[in-house]
Parts: sequence; structure tokens; C-alpha cells
Amino acid sequence: MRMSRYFLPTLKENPAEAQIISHRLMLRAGLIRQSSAGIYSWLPFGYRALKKIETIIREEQDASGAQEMLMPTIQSADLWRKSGRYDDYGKEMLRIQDRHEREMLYGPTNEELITDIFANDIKSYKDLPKNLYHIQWKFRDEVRPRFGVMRGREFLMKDAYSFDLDQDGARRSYNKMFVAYLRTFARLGLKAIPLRANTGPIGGDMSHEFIILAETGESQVYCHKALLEVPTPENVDYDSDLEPLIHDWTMYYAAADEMHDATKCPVKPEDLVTARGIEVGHIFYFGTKYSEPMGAKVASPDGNTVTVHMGSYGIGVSRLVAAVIEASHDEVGIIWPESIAPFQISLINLKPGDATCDQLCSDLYHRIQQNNIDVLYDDRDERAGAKFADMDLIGLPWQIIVGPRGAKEGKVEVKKRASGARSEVSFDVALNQIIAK
RNA sequence: CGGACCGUAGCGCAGCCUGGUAGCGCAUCAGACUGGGGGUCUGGGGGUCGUGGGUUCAAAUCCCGCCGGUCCGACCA
Repeated sequence: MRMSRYFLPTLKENPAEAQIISHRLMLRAGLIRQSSAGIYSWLPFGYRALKKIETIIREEQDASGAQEMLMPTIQSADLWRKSGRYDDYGKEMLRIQDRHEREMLYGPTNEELITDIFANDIKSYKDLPKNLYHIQWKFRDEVRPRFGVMRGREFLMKDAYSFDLDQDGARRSYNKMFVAYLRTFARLGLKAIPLRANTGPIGGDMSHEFIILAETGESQVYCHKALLEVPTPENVDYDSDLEPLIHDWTMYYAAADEMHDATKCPVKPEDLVTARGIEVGHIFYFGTKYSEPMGAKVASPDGNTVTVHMGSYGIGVSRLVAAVIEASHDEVGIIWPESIAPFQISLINLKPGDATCDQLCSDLYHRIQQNNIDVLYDDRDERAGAKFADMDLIGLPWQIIVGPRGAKEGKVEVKKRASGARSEVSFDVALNQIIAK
């Protein structure tokens, strides 16, 4: 993409309303614009990042055996009356009426709808287990939206729902999601740790929050330092017994602020990590809480009718964009992990109009594109300083700088955003470096 | 939902207290000089001062309503 044609409005100054770093950088680097309180438009640059995250989540969900579908944003109030949540949910639920004055709502979550869909067509234990998910916009009318997309009212969420014959089955489904989440966050370049979460009246140990560590995180997290060294599962066979993997990740102490009691902490002070965290995912098993009232029953092998056991598994997709930025930035801008960078390369022409620079850039630009690598070519007639500032702000992993000095000898500078490491190399070497990576 | 505050050009703000020609910086446009980390100069465009009402000869400024937004607290992917 040529920057002269791209819609990428960057801001030199921090907008007054943005308090936290990710919000500031998302506005300044042209990822989002606020449309109304807690509701954002995603500009082309931000939308690319959002879609990349979505893709990684989708790949890992699919790998674990979950199946993607799509449910509507607008739901009927009747379903929610059936589960009893229509009255319980309170003002956080956006309620609307259609022209026939039927009561509708903008879905804050989808347990009712998915359970209804399941109950209508699945009648036998032979069709279990099932895990269905979708990636869809949700609306929760937060009293106080803030921190940009970190706590917006409208947000993109991946929510999966598992259906099993009994609790043992539900546990296997739960474990699959647990592992899929570990892999997803690792691929996003994030260090995520699972914290045991409150399971409410259901009890047991089947609810975890996934927290990523970031200095500006909202909540305080305490954990054993060994937890940070547990390796991400690779080449997972999701049909195998995942309990040992789960055990590796849950054997160490880990607690959020409200669960942590310094006087009762089992971890020795020298082994305790205290950090800030952002919740990016939450998984839990809730038994028959929804399947019971919604009538989700199947025939069991012995001929009886049993209510299915369910779990639900959420990832805040839009929040993750902010979380990644919180976790990966410096004083001048974003530092995108390669896996989700909107483009891989900034190609900077320091002197547009100079025949040699133009030619070299043009060649590089086309050759990079031919290799299916996303490149943002800064061909604008701007001051070098302004270009460098913009490039650092938008934070693409690689920068290729083409200036008149080197261009005469066919040399360009390749710089890595994350480390700042730079080297002056020939056209071909630059190209090969990029392609190899 | 309690408390505090803000709406003046695309962004950041001053002007309001003490009513009297709507300003500054950045951005933007034209031209020139420039050119390896947000450059300099000249000239230009852009504002129903959130909105409705009131007070007044006169309202961005004073008073009231409404709308929008922000922050602190309690609550959440």
C-alpha cells in the first residue's frame, strides 16, 4: 500500500480524552476513532490488526475442534425470559423494540441463543460433544466506558459454547479450550497466565481467567515465577488426554488482587511475581445452568433423557488489540508483534522525486509485494523526520529506509523496530532477509 | 449509580471571572527555499463558540433547560 493513498491519519499530539497508553497510541497511529461513548470505528490500519488477531483465534479454535458459525447481534427477549436472565441482566443490556413493538435486545452474550439452537436439533448423545463458536460484536451498556476499546460498550468477542453428556465430557471440552487459549495468546506474542476464577454456586475448579502481563494493566496479579516459564503446548493432539498439560499450567500459585491474601500466600516472597495484568479471556464450565431452563436434553446410551453440560469460553478480540499495544510499545509508538502487524514492512523513501530513490523504492515495493508480504510504502513528499516519527508511531516490525546516499550504490538500510538494530545492505540482501523471515 | 468537570477550526488550547471586531500553536492548501529524525519563509482557506431559551442596546462571556463528552469511585470480556 502506498501511504500517499492510504487512509492513515496520525496525530502528533495526545488527544485529551485518552488516559492509557494503548488508547493514545490507537488514536495517534490512526487505528480507531471514537463514534460515541465506548463505541469506536476501526480505521483501515486498525482493522487490519483486528482481522489478524481474529484469524489467529479462528485457526486455534478450529484446531481444537470447535466449529465456527455466526449468530445475530439482535436477539429476541423471549429467549432471555426463558433462562430468567431478561430481568436479571439489568441496565447493562441494551433493550430495543422493533416496529411491531416486539421486545428485542442487542446481545451482550449468547448462551440462550446457542442453547436454543442446540436444543432444537441435537437429540442424541451420539452427536456429542459439540463446541460451537462465533466471532461477533457484543454490546454491554457499561456504566462507565473508558480506556478506548479496552473497556468499550461495543466490542468484538469470540465466544464458544461446549455441549457434553456429563461433567467428565465437559471437562475434556474445557481442557481443549484451555490449551487453545494458551496457544492463541502465545501466537499473539503475549505472555498470558491462567488464573483460577470464582466459579460461583457451581463450584469446582473449572473457571479460569487469562491475564496478560502489562505494566499498565488494570488489575494486580500475583503468581509463582515458575508459571512464567511454563512452555506453550506445541503440536497438540486434542484427542489425547490433556490433563497433564493443564496440570503444568495450574500447579503454580496464581491469583488476582481480590483473591490474593499476602498473609496466606503459599509462595515464598523471592519466588512471587507481582505484576499488572489485563484480562483477555475467560473460560468456564457451568453445568446445566442454561441447558436446564432452555430444555437442551439428549437421549443417553441407556435410553434416558439427560440435560447436557455446558461451558462457555470468551476472548475479547477488540480488547486484545489494545492489550497487545499495552504489552508492546515504547516511548515513541507501537511495536507490533510480527504475527499481527497490519503490515510487515515500512518502506521509506527519504527523497521522493529523486530518480534513484524512486526507482529503488519502486523495485523493492513490487518485489516485496510479489512475495505476498504486506508492505506500507511511504512515498509521501514529507520531511524525513516526519516520516521516521510516523513509522515509529505505527510500529511495523521492519523498516527499510531508502535515501539518496545509499541508493547510488544500491544500498538500503534495514531496521528492526523492536530492537532498533539496523544494517546497511544491498537491495538483494534486504529482499532476501525479509523473505527469509 | 454517587462525586467532579469540560464542550470555542481537523487536533491541542486561550478568551469567559469584569458582556463590546473570535484568537494562538500544530495540522491543512499554494508557492519558494530545503532535504538522513516532526525544517524555514511568504500567502491563503477553514468557526451557526454543543444546542434551545432567557437577561441586555449588545452574549463565546451572565442565568436556566437539554444534548454530547471526560475524569474519580462502586461494577465488568
